[in-house]
Amino acid sequence: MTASRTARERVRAELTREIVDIARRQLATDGAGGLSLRAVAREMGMVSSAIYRYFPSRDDLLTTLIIDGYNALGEAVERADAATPPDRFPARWAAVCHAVRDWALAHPHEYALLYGSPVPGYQAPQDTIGPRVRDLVVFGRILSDAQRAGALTPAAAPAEVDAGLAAEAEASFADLMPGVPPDAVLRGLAAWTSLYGWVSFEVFGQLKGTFQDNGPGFDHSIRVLGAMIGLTQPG
Amino acid sequence: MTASRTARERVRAELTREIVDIARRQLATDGAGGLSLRAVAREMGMVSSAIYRYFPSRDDLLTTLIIDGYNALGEAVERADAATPPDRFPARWAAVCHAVRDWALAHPHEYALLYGSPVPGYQAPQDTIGPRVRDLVVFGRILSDAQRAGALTPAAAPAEVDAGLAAEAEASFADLMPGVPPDAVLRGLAAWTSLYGWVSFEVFGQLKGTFQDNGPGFDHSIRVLGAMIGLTQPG
DNA sequence: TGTACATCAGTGAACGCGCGTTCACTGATGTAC
DNA sequence: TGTACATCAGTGAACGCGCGTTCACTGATGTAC
Repeated sequence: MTASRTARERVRAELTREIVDIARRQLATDGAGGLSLRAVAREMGMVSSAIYRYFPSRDDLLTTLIIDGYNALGEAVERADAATPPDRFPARWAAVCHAVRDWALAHPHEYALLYGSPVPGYQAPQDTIGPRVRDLVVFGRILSDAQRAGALTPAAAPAEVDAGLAAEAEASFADLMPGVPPDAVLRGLAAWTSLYGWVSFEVFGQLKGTFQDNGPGFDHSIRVLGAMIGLTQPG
Repeated sequence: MTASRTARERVRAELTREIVDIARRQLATDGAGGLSLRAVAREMGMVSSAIYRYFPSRDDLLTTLIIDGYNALGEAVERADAATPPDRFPARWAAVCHAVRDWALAHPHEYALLYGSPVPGYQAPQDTIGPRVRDLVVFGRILSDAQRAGALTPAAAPAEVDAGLAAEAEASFADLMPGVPPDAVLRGLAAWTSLYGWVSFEVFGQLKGTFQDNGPGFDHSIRVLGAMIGLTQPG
């Protein structure tokens, strides 16, 4: 019977999700290195070996957490961009930045798992690559769209780009932001690292004691960076 | 006898240093969370409890590693700045950036300890604050010097700064970069986070598969950022 | 210079705890005829 | 609809390992008179 087969499968799916949820909550208290299958099993009310019916090893559970994390962040970024009028390029950039920051502040331990110190002894498998770049794909689309609309014009004189570097930048980002000139690609990359640098500083406590509220400083920072990239409002 | 007293003290100092060295090497294989007093003792050829003659707890050893790390990075940055003619502001900024990146790439696990995910359960004591900002102090001095020399002029029109934010920025950074206007302070902060964002991406593997050699992209990035801050070459 | 005492480094055993993973097993759920 | 068989989830014990920290102790080094 298909119905009963799905019944068992549904329970399985539910328990799998529950395991992942508990593991995610464990990140908060013990960090990625301290993620423990035994502790998860304890909280599930199961014997520790039972977890192995769902995940073949600790690292597989970690991989699931990482993929879920990238997907959650990626979705947040995609939603933020989709909610902004497509021809308002500086606003789209700002929306993406805020989505990243908001998600990171709401999920600091997952953020640490994705963008903090690598977990010792853990090697991320291939499956993480797709989800990993969802946010960057959105950013690339913004630059591409702006370029097509003639709204990507750096205010400052473009720095001359070394020929080899330009070729490499073009090749690496051709699919991510087609049509965007190398100088803009590299400016974009600088802005992108600034975004994650800020968020990491904030989440990891490096900014403590600087501002009472980091929000306005962040806002100003991304406005300046948007101008540096050359994103302008057409019309 | 003073001579013999210092003999015993010298041995003590030597062993203390050896413990720290071994602990630092352990960071590379097991990360900050996996730092183990027992493993250190084993490598020292000591019984595990003997370590407690030198460090009252695991966290104290960790604190020493952190302070040493900040000092090593800070010294590298200070040396790099000191080796550059004081009136060549863009070059000083570039020197600082390269010092940070070079140090981080040479000591990735210490860098992770300082700028990666916080160690779960560990709370950094007050003593870390001084060493923690040595690099930022150098950066602040560059901006201050440039401002005084009239070489801090953003190419792009300065973004208007919200009054409250300007006041907070001025207050927070008055001692770090005296005389620097709020807009420049905030631009500087954006560039600073970009620097650490880039280095973190590189050290933590986020940039893997982008460039064959990250160096030229980094160079270009910091040149663009230097222009964004407004650092110019006087004369 | 010699002796009595205090300081200090290092030992070894113990406490109480944690972990990932394997394996033979029971009993329930689902499938095919 | 009923029965025989296969699949699967969860058990409980075990292997072999790790950790931080405490404590009473021995023996060497340093100090004061």
